[in-house]
Amino acid sequence: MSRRNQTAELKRRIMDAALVRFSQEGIERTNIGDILEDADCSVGSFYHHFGNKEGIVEAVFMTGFERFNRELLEALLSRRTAATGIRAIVTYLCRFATGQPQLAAYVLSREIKLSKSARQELAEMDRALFEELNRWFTPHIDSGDLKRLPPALYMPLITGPTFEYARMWLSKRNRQSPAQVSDLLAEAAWQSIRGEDR
Amino acid sequence: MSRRNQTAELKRRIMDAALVRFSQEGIERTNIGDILEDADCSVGSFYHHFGNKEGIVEAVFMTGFERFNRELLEALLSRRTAATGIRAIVTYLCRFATGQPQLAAYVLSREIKLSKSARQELAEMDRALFEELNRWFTPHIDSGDLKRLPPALYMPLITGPTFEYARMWLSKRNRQSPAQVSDLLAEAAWQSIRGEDR
DNA sequence: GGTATACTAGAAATATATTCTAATACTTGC
DNA sequence: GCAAGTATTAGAATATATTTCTAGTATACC
Repeated sequence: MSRRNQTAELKRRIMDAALVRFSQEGIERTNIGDILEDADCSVGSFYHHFGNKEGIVEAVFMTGFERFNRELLEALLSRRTAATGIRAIVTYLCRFATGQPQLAAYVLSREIKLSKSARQELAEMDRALFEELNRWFTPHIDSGDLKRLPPALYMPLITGPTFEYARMWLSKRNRQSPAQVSDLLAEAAWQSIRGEDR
Repeated sequence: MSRRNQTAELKRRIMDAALVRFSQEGIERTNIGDILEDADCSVGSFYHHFGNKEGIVEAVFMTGFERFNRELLEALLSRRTAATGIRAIVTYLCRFATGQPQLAAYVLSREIKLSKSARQELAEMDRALFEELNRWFTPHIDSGDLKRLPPALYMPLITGPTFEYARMWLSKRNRQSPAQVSDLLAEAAWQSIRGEDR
């Protein structure tokens, strides 16, 4: 294997190991030593690639968040009607939370404090996502299929209940998985932002 | 001042200082030394009262969570109709998030891993809250004012969007405070779980 | 083929969390 | 109101975790 590939694989091993530890034991309780052992990696390599503990916390978060945003947009953009679009978002969220519980537990957590540069990157990702979402939403709002609301309200209304339910499920506070109640969540999200009946 | 009061005050000082640090810099970046300095407290006292870092993290969380649950129930239980009850919950959430942003940022954060005993205590608080909520909800479900759903779904549907919006606001990702959009959030929550029109 | 560069390795240094011993001052029982 | 017990405070000493540093190795690039 080429050096380039070996290095890429090591970085991936480290990030995988870190995600497992972070989601299972929490960031605080995870120490670098654990990650090094799981990923079979030396101190030097680790610090060479990630700089410090915050670096790996951040890298894992940003990678997961980016994937999440991308997949969410993919799920939405192919839908043509307001109702199918909203439902598609919720269905994707349920699939994500149920299928990648560890990544979900980590990405859905908001307790991660990011460095300035990561915050900037995140803000830029937010902005880009917001713009794409707006492009999709606008015609449906203009047509009256969706309520007209402050733009910042749409996503919380659509994703909030599912996130909250997923979080409960991830901490074993309820039994049915998000995927199992996905239709109910989708219907409720739709009812909360659909326009008044004409 | 009596010794008992002095001690109680010290514990409160420590918890206040810890909350400020945790919500501003994150748990990971906060070190015991910072808290000791802010609270003007010795190492010995700190460890005497809280055992270790996890202890203070947990104490702050549990105290905040308890208060949150209690106030939420207070807001709900005096309401008689389904619509006013649901709105009262959302309004309270907005007031809480806007008025105690630090506590909210901490209590709403999802990444806190608790010890076994705290998890048990939390489970018991959950159970008690769930029971009280059920008692309030049941007649409104039976009357058809509220949709009939799996019980675990009601609170995520009511609180999810507001939590999500509050998190965004707390991390400065949107401008208007939860209190400023509280009516819109309350209306949306109501629409998402109201029964079909008869 | 030789040189620069990225990467790896782990020992050493630094920072942080926790324990321990001793001193202090309430409180409680008599 | 005094003595013994107990909770609390204090900070030095210790243990643990993170990060830096120096040196060695392999590979890409010229």
